[in-house]
Amino acid sequence: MAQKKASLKVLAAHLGLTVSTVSRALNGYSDINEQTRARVKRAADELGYRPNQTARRLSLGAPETICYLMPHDANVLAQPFVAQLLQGLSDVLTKRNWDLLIGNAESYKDELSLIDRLVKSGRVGGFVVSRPLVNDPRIRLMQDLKCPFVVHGRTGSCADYAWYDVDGEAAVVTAVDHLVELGHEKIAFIGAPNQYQFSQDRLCGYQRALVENGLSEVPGYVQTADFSDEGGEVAAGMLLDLPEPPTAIICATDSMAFGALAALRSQGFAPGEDVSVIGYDGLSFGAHTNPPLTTMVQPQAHAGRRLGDMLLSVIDGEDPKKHQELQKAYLVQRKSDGPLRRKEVKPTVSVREETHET
Amino acid sequence: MAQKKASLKVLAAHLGLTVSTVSRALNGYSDINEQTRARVKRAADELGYRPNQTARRLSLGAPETICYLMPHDANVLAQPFVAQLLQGLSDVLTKRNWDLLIGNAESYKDELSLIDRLVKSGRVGGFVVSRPLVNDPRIRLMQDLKCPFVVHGRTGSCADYAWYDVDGEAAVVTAVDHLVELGHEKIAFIGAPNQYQFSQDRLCGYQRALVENGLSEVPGYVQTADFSDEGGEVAAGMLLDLPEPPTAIICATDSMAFGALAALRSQGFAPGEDVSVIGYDGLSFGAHTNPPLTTMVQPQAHAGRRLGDMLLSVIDGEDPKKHQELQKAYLVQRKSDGPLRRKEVKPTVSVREETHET
DNA sequence: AACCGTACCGAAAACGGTTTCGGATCGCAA
DNA sequence: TTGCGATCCGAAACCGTTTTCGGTACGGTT
Repeated sequence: MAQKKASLKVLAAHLGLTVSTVSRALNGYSDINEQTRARVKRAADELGYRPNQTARRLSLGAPETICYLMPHDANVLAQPFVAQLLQGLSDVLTKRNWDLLIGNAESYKDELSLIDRLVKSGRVGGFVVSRPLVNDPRIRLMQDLKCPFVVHGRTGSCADYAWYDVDGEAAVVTAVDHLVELGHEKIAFIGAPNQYQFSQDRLCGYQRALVENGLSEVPGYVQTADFSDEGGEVAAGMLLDLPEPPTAIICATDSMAFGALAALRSQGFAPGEDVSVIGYDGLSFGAHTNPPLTTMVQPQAHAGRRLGDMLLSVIDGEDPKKHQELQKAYLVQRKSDGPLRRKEVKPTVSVREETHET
Repeated sequence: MAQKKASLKVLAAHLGLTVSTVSRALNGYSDINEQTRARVKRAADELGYRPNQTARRLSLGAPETICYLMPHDANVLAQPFVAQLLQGLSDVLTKRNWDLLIGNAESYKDELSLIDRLVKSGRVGGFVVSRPLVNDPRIRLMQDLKCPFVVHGRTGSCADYAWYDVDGEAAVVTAVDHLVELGHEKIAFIGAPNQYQFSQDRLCGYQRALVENGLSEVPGYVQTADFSDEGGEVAAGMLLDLPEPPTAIICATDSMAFGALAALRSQGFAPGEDVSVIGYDGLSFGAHTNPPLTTMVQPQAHAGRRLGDMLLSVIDGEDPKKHQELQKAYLVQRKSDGPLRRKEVKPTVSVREETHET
């Protein structure tokens, strides 16, 4: 049964027609008799014909492929969203018979040359880039290359490209307001590295919310760490060592919040009772921490699909500015937040030691 | 300076040479004068020439692309390993200038037709498939299509293809042995759906270890659930409702173990003290559960790289049977296991309620 | 002067499609 | 009978590479 690979040529020969006729028949041209079109389609089915995409794309001059640039800095805990995003992207792309490519580099420098190669070699017709820097060289490059792209997140000047983002500033404001309602005034913030735009956004939210609530910024209450659990742990440790430690901590990412919880427990504080912790990301895993993590969740279930749709639209020639979407995050209250404890008892250090993997 | 797209043709014209000469010069043919070769290379650099991969692949007759088939059944908690795998794969592929494609389908049926399309349309030269079923139709299909592939995991009859797997049976034996050393005899097992080969393997390990330790299988001690935290939670609930509940539980995946911990706590048991729980996967997240999860970790840091290397070898014509690799998992002890408590006190139900996201 | 081998490069086919253009065939009206 | 417009299909160019096969020019031998 293993017939030779079915090409237009063998199909044509098999039918006593020309390659061009067969091609037009399959592609729905109107100058083909419906009868012969049916005949062609039947034969194509029987021979299991699939047009060679490589040849097709060469002829069309379009790669029909988009590339997702994998974040190369993120720690493993933050990766679940990557798989979700890819699924969403894949969904909308396969409907159009487009391909989804994975772009992966070890550094921003490598990534730039990767983008350059992919575009100039005609392999890729568009990019999705996640978690941009404040001043992201990748975006400039893609603009220079005149290659369509869509950003998952935003940069400072995001006026003239397509993006999909969650309003991090508003989200953190929500978090601060929530803590203030619970009676907290000594609220600290553990931010992510400030090269990332999202770090800035979330930090801005913190600062604005303080002002709006009539609170003043306490020196040392803003820590910066890389977004891993370890980073969150050391940053929280710094906060607790302050002469006047905070009663509530907002973390720029859930993974950092995981570390903050660990730091609190290891110093004998009961997170959610002695000190409130609020994360940001809405990792479903947060339901299992000790205590379960209250967090700002981003509705990124269909982020991938939206990003895919937007990118395809831009590639189709639509104005990128028309495709900018800002989502709201919302608070999911679990157990790591609670009302301020008025009487401040310095807790005794627990004997129980927290373990930590290396 | 956005020059027209640099093709061999414009390069040739620019240099006063022929397309074929330029091509051979760049590809290191020996019948090209070293002087002109240098001249050509310099011009190529200056014009930013990148060979059109589509055209190249058409001419070569090789797609130079492999496809990773995304698991479509998995729950989100189990996805971190996907991103890792993709990075590893991407690493080895980009070194060869091959592309990594994402294949995603919503059902096994769709997946089969996806594979068929990808192969027959010449888009893909090989596949990586994760977490195979006991009798996996995808594997049969790829064999029929004579398309190279490598399996991340194994099936029952895995003799004649390439695979990379962790010895799940041995791993669970290790876990059981460990529990027995701690004094446990009433050891239960929460398995994953038995359509998956890895479920069978791990279950076999459980059964074998019981025999080896002179323990007999207690009715009801083997539960099956889908591999999500919810699944683990209900399964653990069943175990605790047994007339004689187990003192230790082994879960086929970490995410199920997360649920098991929740079930224990919600019924007032102290996991790790009253009842031991051991997971399987080594999710780094397990360090943050309540209590931190003891688990069998798979060394899958470089699984992606190995799979990529193996697949490329097979595509190069090597015997798939030569590429079968079995890794050992090892126990990482955190806090969810502990010695058997001799006196069995039925604990009082805690007032504290565990929340759970929907 | 004729011959030959080597070094270097050009011509052209091929990969498998898409698309433009022209040509044959037919029915029908003038 | 001629002319004309539809209708349907074939011929051929093209997309940008790779690769085989010749061909020219040149040097050195006889």
